[in-house]
Amino acid sequence: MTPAVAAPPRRTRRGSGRATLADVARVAGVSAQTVSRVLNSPATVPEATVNHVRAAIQQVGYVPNRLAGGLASGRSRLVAALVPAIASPVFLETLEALTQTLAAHGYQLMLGESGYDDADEIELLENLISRGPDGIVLTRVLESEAARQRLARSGIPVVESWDLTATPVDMLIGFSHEAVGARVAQAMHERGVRCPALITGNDPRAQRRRQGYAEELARLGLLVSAGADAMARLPTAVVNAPAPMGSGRRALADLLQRHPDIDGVFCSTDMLALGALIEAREHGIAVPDQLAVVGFGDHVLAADTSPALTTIRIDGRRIGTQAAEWIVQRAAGHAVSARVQDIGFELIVRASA
Amino acid sequence: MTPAVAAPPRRTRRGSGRATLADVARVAGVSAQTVSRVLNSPATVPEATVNHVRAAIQQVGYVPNRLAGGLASGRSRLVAALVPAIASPVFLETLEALTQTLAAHGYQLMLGESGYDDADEIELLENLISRGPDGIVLTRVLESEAARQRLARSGIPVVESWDLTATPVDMLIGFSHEAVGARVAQAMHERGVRCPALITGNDPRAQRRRQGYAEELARLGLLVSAGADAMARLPTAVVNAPAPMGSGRRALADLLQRHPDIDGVFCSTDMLALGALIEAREHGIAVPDQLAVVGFGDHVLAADTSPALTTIRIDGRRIGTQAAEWIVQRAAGHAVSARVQDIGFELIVRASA
DNA sequence: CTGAAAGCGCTAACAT
DNA sequence: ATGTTAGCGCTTTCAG
Repeated sequence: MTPAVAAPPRRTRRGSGRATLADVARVAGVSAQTVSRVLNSPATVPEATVNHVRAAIQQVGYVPNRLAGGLASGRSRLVAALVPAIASPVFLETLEALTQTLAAHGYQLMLGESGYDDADEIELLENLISRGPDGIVLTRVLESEAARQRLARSGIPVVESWDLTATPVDMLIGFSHEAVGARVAQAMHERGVRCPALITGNDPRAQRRRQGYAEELARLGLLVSAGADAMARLPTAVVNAPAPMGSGRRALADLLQRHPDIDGVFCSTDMLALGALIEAREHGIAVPDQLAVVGFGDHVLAADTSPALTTIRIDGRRIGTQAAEWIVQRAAGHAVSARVQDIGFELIVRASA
Repeated sequence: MTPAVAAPPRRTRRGSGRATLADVARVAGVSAQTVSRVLNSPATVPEATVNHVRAAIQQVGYVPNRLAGGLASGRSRLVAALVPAIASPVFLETLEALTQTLAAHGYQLMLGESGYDDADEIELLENLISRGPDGIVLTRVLESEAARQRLARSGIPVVESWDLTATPVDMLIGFSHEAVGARVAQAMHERGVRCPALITGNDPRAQRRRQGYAEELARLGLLVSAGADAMARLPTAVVNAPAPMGSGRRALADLLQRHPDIDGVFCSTDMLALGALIEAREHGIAVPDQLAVVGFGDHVLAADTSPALTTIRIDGRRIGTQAAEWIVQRAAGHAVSARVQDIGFELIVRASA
C-alpha cells in the first residue's frame, strides 16, 4: 500500500456554473484567446476558425460575462444617465433615444434619479461611478462645484444637456432658455398681444425662460407698468415644479383676478398651458382671440387640445442620440469633433396663439 | 562591471489610475481584506479599525470598483428592467419606484427597451444577462416560450408584472385585465347605460380588458344585438397601440356614425378617453348625461379634465417597490414569501361616468 | 495567425 | 480580529 500523500489543500470556489470562454475553447480545441478574438475582432481570425468557434459557442450555450470583460478591458460598455425625475415626461424622448442608440452600439443604460435638489447628487454620482461607466449623461448642467470637480476628476466622459453653460464639465448639448423666452415674447408681439402675462414653474431653467421673456417684452414696449426691472413689471404667477395641470388652472384664475386685462400668457410647461386653456374656457374667455396661450415642450397632447396649443418644441431625441454617439466615440478612443452643441428650438404655431 | 542580467520580462498593464483597495490598505497599514470588511460588514471589525480605515479611504479618495466586486462575489447589485416603450407613460411610476427602492439598497437599475414585438427580445435579454444582473423585472408577462426558457435557465430571479398568468417564470405581481373590463361593465350598468361601446388599443392586454368587458355586458343584458360571441356584438373601435389622443377623437367620431345611440364608452387608455371627451364636446354631446366615458390608467391629467375622467387606477409604484424588494431579498439569499401577488385595481369615479 | 502568461480589483475560503 | 491565498472570467501583452 503506497503511503497516503496528503493532497494539497484545495481552496475551491466554484463559479457561476455558466459556460466560460475556457469551456468554449476546450470544445473548439483552441485557446481562450482565439475565442475572445472571434467575439471581439472576428476580422483578425480566418473564417474557418471563426465558424468553428461559433459552432462551439452555440453548442455550450455560451453567454459572455461582461462584468469580467469590463474589468479586464477597462471598458464596461455601461453608460449612466441621471435625470431629476423619472416620472417627468420631459426627458422621456431623450432617455429613449439614448437607450436605443446605446443598444445599437452594444452599450447598456444605467438609470439614476437625482431629485430636484443637489443634496444626494454626489452620493448618487459616486454610486454610478463605482460601476465604471464609459460615460455619464446628465439632463441638466451641473451646478454644484463639488459635483463638477468630482466628475472632472473621474476622467469619465460627461455630457450635460437640455441647457447651455459657458463652463461645461466636458461635453454639452442643449439650447438657450433665455432665447426661448425672448422668442415667445416676439411671437406675442407679432400676434398683437398688448398685455402679456406669465405662468411659470419655480425651477431654475423656467426662471431663465422667464427672464428672457420679460426682457424682450420690455424691449418691445409691452410691459405697461413702470420700473427698471422687467421681471418685476410682468404679471406673473409662480407655481412649484413639477407642476400638474391643476396648477395651471389656479394660476390663470389668479392672474385674471389680479390683472383682468391680460390678453396673452406664456406658460413654462405645456401641462400648465393645458390648465390655462381649460380655465379660460370656464371663464368664457376665447382662446386665442381674447387670450393667446403659448406652452413649452410640445407635449404629445399639445396638438390635440382644442384649440391646439402653440408651443416651443425641443428635439429631445436628438439630444439623446448625440449624447450616446459622443460617448461611444470617446469610449472607442476617438476624439469628439464638437464638444458643445446648441440645438436650438422651434416655435410650433397652432391655434392657441 | 557585473554582467548584465536580463531582467525577467515584465508584462505591465497599468490599471485605471484610480485608488484601489490595496492602496487604502497600504495607507492604513492593514490588509486589503480588512478594508473590504470595513466596507461590506463593518460590524465584524472593531470600531477603532473601522475609523482608521475610513480615514485612509477618505485620504486616498477611494471609490470601490463594483465591476470587480461583482465579478468576485457573483453579485453585481445591478437589476435589469425591460419595458415595451420608455416613452410610454404607463410604466413610469413603476420604473421610478423600482429605481428608488433599488437605490435605497445599493442596487442600480439597467434599462432595456423591448419594443412591442417579441422579435429581438431574446437578444436583448441575452445582452442584459451578460451583465450579470441580480434580477430582471419585466413590465409584462413573457409570452415567447424561448424567452421563458432562456430566463428560467439563467437562474436569475425574474419578476413579471402588470399582468397575471397561471405560469409565471418566477415571481409575478399584477392584476387581472379581464376583471378590469368586467368592473367597468358593472359601472356602466349601475349608471344606467343602455348601449355601451368600446374604444380599444390592439395590444394583447387591452384585448383582455375588452373580453372581460364584453362578457360582463352580455351577462348584464346590455348587448342589444344578437349572437353568441359577446365581443362581436359590442360596438367597438380598435386603434393601434400606443394610441395618441387623436386616435380617441377619430375613434369616437367613427363609433357615433356607426352607432348613433351609444350612451357609454370604455376607452382602453386615458389618452383615448381624453380624445373621446374632446370629440364628444365637438359633437355637442354632454358627458356624462348623454355619454358616459371611462378610461384606464389614471393619468395625471385625468383628474383635471372637464369633466374629470372616471378611470381605473393601478398602483404602479407598488409594483415597482415590491419587485425591487423581492429581488433584493433573493439576492441576499432569503426566500421570498409569496411569489405571486394580485394587487387588484381601483375604479376612480369622477364626473365623466 | 495563435497561444501563454499576467493581471484587472475585488471577495471567498481558509488559516492564524 | 486579521491576514494569506486563490481565484471570479475576461483581455492585454508579448512571444512565437
